[in-house]
Amino acid sequence: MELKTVQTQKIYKNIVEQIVDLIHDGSLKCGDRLPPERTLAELLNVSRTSVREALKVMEIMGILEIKPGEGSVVSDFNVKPFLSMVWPAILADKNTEKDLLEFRKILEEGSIRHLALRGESEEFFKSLKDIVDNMEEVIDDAEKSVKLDIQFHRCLFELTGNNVLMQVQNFVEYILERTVSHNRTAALEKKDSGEAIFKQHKDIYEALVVGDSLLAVKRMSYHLDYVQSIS
Amino acid sequence: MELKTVQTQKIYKNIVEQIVDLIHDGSLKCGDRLPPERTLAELLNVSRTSVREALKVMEIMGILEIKPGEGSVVSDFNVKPFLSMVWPAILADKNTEKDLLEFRKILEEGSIRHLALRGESEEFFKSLKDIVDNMEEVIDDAEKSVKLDIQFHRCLFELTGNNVLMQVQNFVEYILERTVSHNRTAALEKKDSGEAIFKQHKDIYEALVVGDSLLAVKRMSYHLDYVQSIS
DNA sequence: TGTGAAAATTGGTCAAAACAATGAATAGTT
DNA sequence: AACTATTCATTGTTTTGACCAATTTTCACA
Repeated sequence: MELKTVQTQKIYKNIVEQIVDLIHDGSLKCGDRLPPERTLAELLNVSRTSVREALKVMEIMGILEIKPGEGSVVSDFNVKPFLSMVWPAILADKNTEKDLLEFRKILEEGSIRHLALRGESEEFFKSLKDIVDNMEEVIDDAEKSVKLDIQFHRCLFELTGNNVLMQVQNFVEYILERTVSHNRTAALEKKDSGEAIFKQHKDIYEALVVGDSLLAVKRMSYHLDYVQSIS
Repeated sequence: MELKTVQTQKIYKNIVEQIVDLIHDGSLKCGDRLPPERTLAELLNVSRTSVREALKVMEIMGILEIKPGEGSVVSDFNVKPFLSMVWPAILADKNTEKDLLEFRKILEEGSIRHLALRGESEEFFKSLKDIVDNMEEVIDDAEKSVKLDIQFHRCLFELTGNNVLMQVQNFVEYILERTVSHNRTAALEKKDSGEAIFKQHKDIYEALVVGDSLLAVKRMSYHLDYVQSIS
């Protein structure tokens, strides 16, 4: 005898599913306003409480923004609301910081490896080249350098065109910003690190442009280790 | 004049923070049961509604399990509850499947690269060797082979000892299971793929044991492409 | 026409009650 | 005594209705 367990779906989950489906098939687009809670409750023939639970969950999921007095608006999927509540919980031990740094390294190395392997044209990497060129100009301005540094890495992920990768990257950077106990700007100001870091980015870019994946990964790995060592 | 906006903290967020803090500092351990909603409401001097909102949010966050008639139990941090609701939303297009597969590839390649670079002893990889040995024995049993295949890759992530990596890996596998439109067992049954896949795992293991990171990554990459091609 | 007060709209919180699922205590049967 | 079915207490789920707070809209008045 083989029977599946009958699971009574909770109401709020049902509501979430319905609304997510509407977003999925395009009936609800980003920026659209949902009907007021009271109306939704009537339409769905459930209590306002259940509707509110569903909306709250979707808010945490990062696909809805709820504003008192205004209403609920569909927003771009964004993991930040979720993370902002969850990160104290997942960062219970100091060990996680080490893991996160290694994880980021894997992401960055993997991204650049896959990018290099694609053998794209020099034109394709123009946005990256612009950033590197700008870096050279502001080489002594720690603050601007840090901004370009961040841009460089973000640009890499964007060039992969992989949305999952970008979401996870955002996720990691978001947490690292709030946990890693160091100041990037301060690190860039001391020694001649500004010069060194500029050269590292330039090297990475050049290996990438010629499609040398091994070299690109090696240089990215070196760069990340260097940044970490001076922070 | 510099003033911060006075933001009236929503009650449920306050509750979540308090409980997360209790988990964080060890007052609440995994497996502990929270007081009933009615008691919590009384202790916090708020309504049950607010308490329920907080608990619901923590359930979605994956740090609490709520069971009717039983109570709320603190659980290990787990992204599945969140994902199970979010994945239809973030998997809006077919493109995401491609992205996920590439993302997994980056994770697997990165893990094995970092593992190989550590230069661990052969003893360290014993659990992996056992799996490979078992694979050889059941080479014609597609179902068992698939199970060992999964074990092999999971074992790799465990050997890294990186919890973040493992969480994300679980995350990816969880979604892929529910989306990628193919049957792994069926794929293993046709042709002589069983033999081929066994050899690929063996090759990966051997490159790993001798600490040849480049070769290990190359073989892993090849293996993942192969599996995908026959699926 | 412009301004400010009042009203309507909408989300946030509270309270009380009935419902449903679970587990423990209890009574009944063998 | 051991097993089974019932009953009851506990606890999460849902509903209803009310009131508060923030925001927007309406509209009367200057």
